[in-house]
Amino acid sequence: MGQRVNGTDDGISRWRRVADGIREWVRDGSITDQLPPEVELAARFGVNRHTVRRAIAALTAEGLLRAERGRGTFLNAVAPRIIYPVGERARFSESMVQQSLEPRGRLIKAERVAAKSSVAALLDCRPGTPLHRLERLAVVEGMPLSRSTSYFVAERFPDIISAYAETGSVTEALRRHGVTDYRRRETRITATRISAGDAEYLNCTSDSIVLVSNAIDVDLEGKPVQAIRTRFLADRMELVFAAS
Amino acid sequence: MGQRVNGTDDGISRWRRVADGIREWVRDGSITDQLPPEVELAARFGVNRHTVRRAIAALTAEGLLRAERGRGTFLNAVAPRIIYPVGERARFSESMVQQSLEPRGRLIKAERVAAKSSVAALLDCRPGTPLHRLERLAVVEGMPLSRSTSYFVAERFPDIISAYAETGSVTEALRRHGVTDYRRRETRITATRISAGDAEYLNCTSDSIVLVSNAIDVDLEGKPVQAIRTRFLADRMELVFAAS
DNA sequence: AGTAATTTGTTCGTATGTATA
DNA sequence: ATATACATACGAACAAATTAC
Repeated sequence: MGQRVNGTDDGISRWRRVADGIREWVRDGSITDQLPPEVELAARFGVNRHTVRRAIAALTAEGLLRAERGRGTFLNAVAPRIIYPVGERARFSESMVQQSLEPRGRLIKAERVAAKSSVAALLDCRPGTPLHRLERLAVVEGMPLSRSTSYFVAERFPDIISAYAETGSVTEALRRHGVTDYRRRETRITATRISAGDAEYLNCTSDSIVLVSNAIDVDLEGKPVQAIRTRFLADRMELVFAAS
Repeated sequence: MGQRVNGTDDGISRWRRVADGIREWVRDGSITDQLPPEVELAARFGVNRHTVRRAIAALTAEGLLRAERGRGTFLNAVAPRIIYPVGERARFSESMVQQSLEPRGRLIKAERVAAKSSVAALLDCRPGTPLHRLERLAVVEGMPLSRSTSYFVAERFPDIISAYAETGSVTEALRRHGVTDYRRRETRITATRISAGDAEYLNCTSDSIVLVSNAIDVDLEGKPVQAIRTRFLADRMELVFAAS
């Protein structure tokens, strides 16, 4: 048998009213940590459990809630964002240390690949040039923060993989290949929903947002040494570009 | 009566398989514009219509699909991103014109407000200082691209509202107040889900992502003239920071 | 250690509302 | 006005993960 879509029919769907009700609870502090179970919410709002779930889905998409099967639905704590100053000298690890944070880099994968035209243009080499591709994960304070893919010309940096694996630092690995210093030539920023692969490594739900940074680092002569594409978890990161 | 969750029970839910199937159609070009109706999809995948809807909801959250009531479900066309070079001289309108794009600014609201401590710190003034707050909408090629909120010290820029309303340009409005030139001191970038208010003006669904830019513009003496918070639609915009 | 209870996740069924063609 | 197509809503059952006893 059917039923009215709205109780008081003001043109607003029931799941939206439930969502607004929950949002209100969060605002006024009635809920600080965990939501009541779905069945209880359904009873309290006088709607079906599916209607509650629709509301929770919307609030989850907003980033307000997080559901865990078998445990319950919780408020998403908002931690202050980590700041990454991206100037001419972009040094991720150094920046973290300056904020008294403990960074750790982890090498996920290293491969030898042929340069696609898009990457070749960035590294100022011909398409098909052998490159080293490094997949890295940055962990700060024990929490995954970003995943990055970087490319180096294999001929110029033959041992970049082992050098990075040993030192855990791109700066140090480059130094071993005679690059005493390098600087950021260009950083291009976009944002998008996280990919399935990144979500796995960054240990987050698939509705997370990432800040995508496509950058070129060059040596002192201005020759490209590294093309790097980094996906930062957007709710944990703030990129700062300041005039020098 | 109950039913198996999985046909071949490989631990993957049916709606995920439906979603993967649709994604596959998009990849191989079987679908270029519009999806078959939900009931037909349900029949084709051998699942309930709700299961199809769950899959479509996931693909919508990914930004791949867009459903329109009464019409159908469509592929979201991916337009190339508009590039905005944010250097020391960040001039939005000029950048658009250089890309042969036609920018239009629209003043949504202008108010006199008292400086909150966060804004006061940016503008280098005391909390409570009277400010002009301008809410603007940037439209490029007829499509809303960004919404921004900017603050000016009212005493120094008494006629900024009318000046902007007349000229449609912040640069020109500042010039009328004796600021012949200004430069970007700092730009802080984050990304988040769009707010309900912004979604309305930017004419997009509430699951859109925005690139948030918090910036300070200063005059030639280095004194702050404008604090500006801009929300760019992330799938239409790429911010470029290049070394000078 | 093991079982039961709790809680979220998935799936189907059915009916009706609302916008578009 | 009718048909089509997506949106909302309730009901029932089972699955899967976690927690409590």
